[in-house]
Order: sequence, then structure tokens, then C-alpha cells
Amino acid sequence: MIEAEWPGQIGVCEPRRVAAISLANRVADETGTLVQGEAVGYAVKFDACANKPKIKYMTEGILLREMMSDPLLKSYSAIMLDEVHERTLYTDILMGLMKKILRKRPELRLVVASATMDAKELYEFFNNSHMRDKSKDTAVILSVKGRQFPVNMFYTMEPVPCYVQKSVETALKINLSKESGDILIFLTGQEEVDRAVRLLKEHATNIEQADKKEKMFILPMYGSLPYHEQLKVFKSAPDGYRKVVVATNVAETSVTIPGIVHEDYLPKLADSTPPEIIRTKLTYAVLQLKALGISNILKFKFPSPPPVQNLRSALEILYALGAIDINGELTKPLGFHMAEFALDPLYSKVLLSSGDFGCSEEILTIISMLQVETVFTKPSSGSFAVKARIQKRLFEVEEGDLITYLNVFNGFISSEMSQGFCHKNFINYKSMRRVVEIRSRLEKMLKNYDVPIVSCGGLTEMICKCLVTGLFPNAAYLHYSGVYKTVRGDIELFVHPDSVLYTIPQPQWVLFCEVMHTTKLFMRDLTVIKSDWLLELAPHFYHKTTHKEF
DNA sequence: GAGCACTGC
Repeated sequence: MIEAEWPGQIGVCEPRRVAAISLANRVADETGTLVQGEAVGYAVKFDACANKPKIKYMTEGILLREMMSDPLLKSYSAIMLDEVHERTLYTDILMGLMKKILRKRPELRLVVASATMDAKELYEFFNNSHMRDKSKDTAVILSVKGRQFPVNMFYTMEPVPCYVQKSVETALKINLSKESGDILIFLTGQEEVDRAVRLLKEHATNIEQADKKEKMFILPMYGSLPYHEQLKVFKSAPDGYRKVVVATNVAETSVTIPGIVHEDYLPKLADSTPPEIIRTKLTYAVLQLKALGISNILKFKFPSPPPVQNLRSALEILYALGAIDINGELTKPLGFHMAEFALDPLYSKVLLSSGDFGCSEEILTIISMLQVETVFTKPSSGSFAVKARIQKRLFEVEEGDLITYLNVFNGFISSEMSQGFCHKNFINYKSMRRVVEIRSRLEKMLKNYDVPIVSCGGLTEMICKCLVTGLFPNAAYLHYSGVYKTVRGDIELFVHPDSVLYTIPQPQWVLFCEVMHTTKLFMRDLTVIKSDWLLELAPHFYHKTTHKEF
């Protein structure tokens, strides 16, 4: 074990929650200690270890957050960044911050672990190799040969007509064989996982009823499952049962589910995507760097510098939201509170102003609904597809998708969160449970910030106005040519066919939550607004002269 | 009438 002369903690950052939790479990198991004990623990959002374990596994955002109260990470003597080859936004930001910290704390040990051969680039980044004095270099490259866990893989040699069916059959075959060990099946999406789980459960029930000894314990695993259900895969199956986990690729990398020795395999695509930081919106990341006291974002050393224009527009939006002042300083309390939310700043702004509009109950619901994939299921069979469409109409309103979501949620709550309600209305029950979880967390945060939790009781205009206070950068107007355009930049946008506004006469002004770039630029999750509201509620961003339409 | 999935705070 780690001895006393090792003064601080060892922090290991993983890009995904399940990875952090499963590694902590694994290491605790190997060292014969309890997870979340003194030696080994983990911290992910909403589920942190209470003590300070010697080895702490966490998601990247957690370490970033810890830096807000402990900027030099003094409680750690070593930090490991794992899976760096994935180059998530947070990996890059953490590497930039660690470089700064290392200058002030040369005794801190940093291990950067990557599965690919980008070592040279990272080596140069941490060594300041542009400087002439190489003797000051402190980074070294260590190579570790990969070691595989003994796992039996099953490939199908030929294409199979239905691989969901086939994987279920394979699992059943393994289950009847003499070999012991748990089974992990990978499929491509949530729907497939649910289908496979249903099939397997039928078999499992039959086995139990026939009182055979090959009992199975079936568990699904995918991202939009409520958190407490995700954690079930890490527990061992009851005595006498073989655990069968059916997963999407949530679990594909860096996850070790204890006991798994059989894997179904789907080929992984070559990892060639450029770092997230150079192609994504930086509003939230810049907000967090500001919260860490990085005053000059444009001078911050990123391993892969994002386009300056992206940084500038992030700063401009944060200013217009009121999160930073004219000097680029985080505002108190608004900017600091916005940095605390694990949400797009446009959404956290809407939440924080919802008390003033007397509609925080409704806004909490809407923002929570936006955190999950669509709750409407899309049956593939014809007659059910028509029925689903008819049921969805019952919730639809002319104000747009967001108020429609509000109606769905309220219906779900009135039904006492019944599965029957979801079934009848073609709504995903598990997603709705997750929305309920998220909503109660956000509500707690609003209460902490003394935002009154109040309902406007059906005054949808107040809700729509409140949405403008944060979503104003996402406003579009109907051009006389019949397509929508952004107010700034005149970019052509189209209503997505999934929107409730798709089939009704096009309103003059809308807010969108997201743009999807597929065959065209499609706006999703729309709300109808009035142009006056933009002038009234976002004067920094829109002036009367900005566009003739005003 | 569109259309891969997944993740993180």
C-alpha cells in the first residue's frame, strides 16, 4: 500500500463516470479494501466520496471544480489524466491548467496516459520545447505494453440478418455451456439494448420457472438510464445467477465490469476525430476558466489552441448573458452561480432568471426535459407510428416544443409517474424518470441561490419571455423568402421535421435550443417569441439598428 | 420529412 512518506492524494481523471466508478471498484477489490474507504474512492458529479482516499478516481469536471477552491491542487501529490487520446474538451483544458500548476509546483507528479502515439506532441507541450534550454525539460515518455484481460470474444463470420436476435442466442448458448463467468453484450443503441434485455428476460423467467440451474440476472447499461440503474452493473449477481449485461458503447472503453469474461464485439471506427476543443462551442468552458481566475483567456496555453474567433464569441455571449463584466471579470453573484451549474450557460441563465418571471417551476421542468434525448419514442411499425403521432398531438401547443415538453412532464406527474401513461402516449418511461432526477437536483441548486420556486400557473407568455433571457443568442426570424435566418450573420435555418412547429404556419420569430447540421441546418426545440422581447431582454446583444425587421 | 451513437460538467 501507499506509505506515509507519500504525503498527498493520487488523483486519476477519467472522461466518463462509469469508468471512474468501475476502476475504483476494481482497484479496491485488488487491494482488498472497500471502495469509498480510506485507500480507494471515487468522485463523480452527484456521487462523491466523503473522505480523502489515497487514490481517488474521478471525472475530469470534478478535478476542474476542485481547482476552484484549491487552485494549485495542494491536496494531491500526483495526478493522472487517463484516456488522453480521446482529447475531450476537458482533457485539453485540464492539460492547459496542469501546465500552469506544474510551473508553481515542480514536485507534483503528472502522468498523462494515452492509448495512441501522440506522445511526442504532448511531450513538447509540457516541456516548452520551443525554449532552447533542453536541460530544463521535465517530461519523459514511458511506454507500457498493452495487457489484455482474458476475455473470450465471439465474432460472427458472416453478416447475420438480425444481430440483436443472434447476440441473444449466443448469450443463451454460453449460459448453457459449462464455462463460468459473466456475459457482456455490446449493441449499437438504446432501443436494441432494451429489445435484447426483453428477450433475455423472457428466457431467464422460463429458466427459473422450470427450476433449472442456469439462472440469469439480466441488466441493461446505457447513458440515458437513470444513474442508480447504471450502478447496478457493478454489483455482483445474486448467488446462483450468471450476470448478463447488455450495453451500448458507454461501457466500451476503459470500463471493467467485475466478472465479465464473454464479450460480443462490434468493430470500432478508427479514432480520427480532431480534438473537441477546436470544433465545439466554448461558452461553458470559458466560463469555467474564468471561475478559475484565468483572466486572459486569449493567452491561455491550450494543447490544441481553438480558433480565436470561437473564444471571442464565447466571451461576447458570456458578456451579453451578464456572466462577465466589460473587463472580462466574472460577475457576482450571477457569473459565479452560472459557473456552478453543469449546464450550457444559456440554460443556467434562464434558470437563474426564472424566479423574476414567476415561473421557476415551469423552467425547471423545461430545462430538465432538454437534458435527455427526446422522450417521444418513434415506433418503426406503420400503425404504431401513426398512433404515436396522434398521441403526441395531444401535448402539442402553438407556443412550440418547449411548452409541449412542459405538458408532457405535467401529464407524467399527474399520472403519478405511471408506466401506463408513458406506454399509452409512446413516451420513454426511463427517460422521464431521469428527467425527474435531474429536475430535483436543479431545484436544490436554485433554492441554494435563493431563487423562489414558483409557478406562473399556465401563463405561458411569462415562460417564453423568461426563455429569451438566456436563449436570445439562438433567435431566428422568418425571412420573406420563406426560410428562417439568424439575426446576426444571416445564416439560413430550417425547422426540423420533429418540431411541433413543422406542420403549422411559420411564426415570425423563434428561439431554438440546438442546430443540427445534417442535410440542411435544422433548428430543434423551438419556442415562438416576439421581437420586442429581444430588444427588452437582450439589449446588449440586439439593438434596433441590428436589423430592419425590428 | 428526417435519419449513427455516445460522453462530460
